[in-house]
Amino acid sequence: MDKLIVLTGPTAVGKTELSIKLANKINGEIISADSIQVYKNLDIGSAKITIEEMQNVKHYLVDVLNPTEDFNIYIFKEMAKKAIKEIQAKGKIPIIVGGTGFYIQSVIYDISFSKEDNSIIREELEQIARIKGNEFLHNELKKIDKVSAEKIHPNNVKRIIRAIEYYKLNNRPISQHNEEESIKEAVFNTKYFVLNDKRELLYDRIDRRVDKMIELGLVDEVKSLMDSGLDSTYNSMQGIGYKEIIEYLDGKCTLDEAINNIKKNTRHFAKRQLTWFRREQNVNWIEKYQYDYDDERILSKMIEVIEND
RNA sequence: GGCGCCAUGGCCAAGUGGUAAGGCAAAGGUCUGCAACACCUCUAUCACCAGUUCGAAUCUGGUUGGCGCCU
Repeated sequence: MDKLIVLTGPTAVGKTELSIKLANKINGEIISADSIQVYKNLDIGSAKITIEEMQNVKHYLVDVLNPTEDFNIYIFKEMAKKAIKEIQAKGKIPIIVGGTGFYIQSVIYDISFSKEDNSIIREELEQIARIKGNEFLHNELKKIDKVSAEKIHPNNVKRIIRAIEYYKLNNRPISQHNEEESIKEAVFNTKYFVLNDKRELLYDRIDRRVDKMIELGLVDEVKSLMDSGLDSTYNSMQGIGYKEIIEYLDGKCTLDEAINNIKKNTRHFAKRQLTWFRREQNVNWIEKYQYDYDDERILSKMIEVIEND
């Protein structure tokens, strides 16, 4: 089986820097698994890698979409698959780097998503939820897909809508689809690394990184995105750092409040990411403190794991 | 020195005699097309001591700490 390397971890842990060193060592190229860095002009708030930092290591899925475009797991998976083939054709090793566990999962287990247009159905269902309430929608789901209804909490409107729209589009319950997909075997020889650090240190890094973003001009970045016609309804503008600054620019809070919200939301995000990685199978956890924060030692460990079969 | 006010979980904060609301933070979790999303779970005996009472965070006295005003 073809080798596929995954380097992930909570936001701000230091994936980017390490990924370049790894790519250089093993002759790899990088596929970003990041739902915000795909967008052009979202640079500061997404902590996007710069051209200089790339050190000539080729990156895929960075700066490829306009901020007006949608992005989701289906699009991600299509693009990532294509990138993997390209990299392999060159005889190089694909390295997926990014913090979106869901996206990574779709590639390593080859979960299939079909092309579909759900926008109209989705809007209708959102209407219904707003007018008739969560409980009503949940009951609707119960009628068509009892398994999903039991699994999804009545307040989780987004997931309920997806389950119903899947049923309407495909004429069968999404729970059935999920079950089929969940038993799929891995298609790559995947080496999955989760880079991590002590929680307080991570939170400190997050706070400092947010302050840095402000210094670098995050407010101006958001301002110019808004000037070009973007607002909070766009996919791209819902990322942490963007949505909070938009609130500030709309006069809904002070800049200090916005900054604190960014920090808080980023900490919450990091925590959720870790929850995800904990339940992922066959993961190599790399706790930075166990390597004295020495990248060379971390890299030799990773290479040892990668070369072992 | 005198007078007055206050003291509830990490923070904010209800409750003023019947056995501790809520929010935030922290922590844990769910996730198969918006995933940097959405959602779920969860944390106290009420500053301390003594008393009144069947029963006190709630009343009384004292102690400690804080705030304000006065001389």
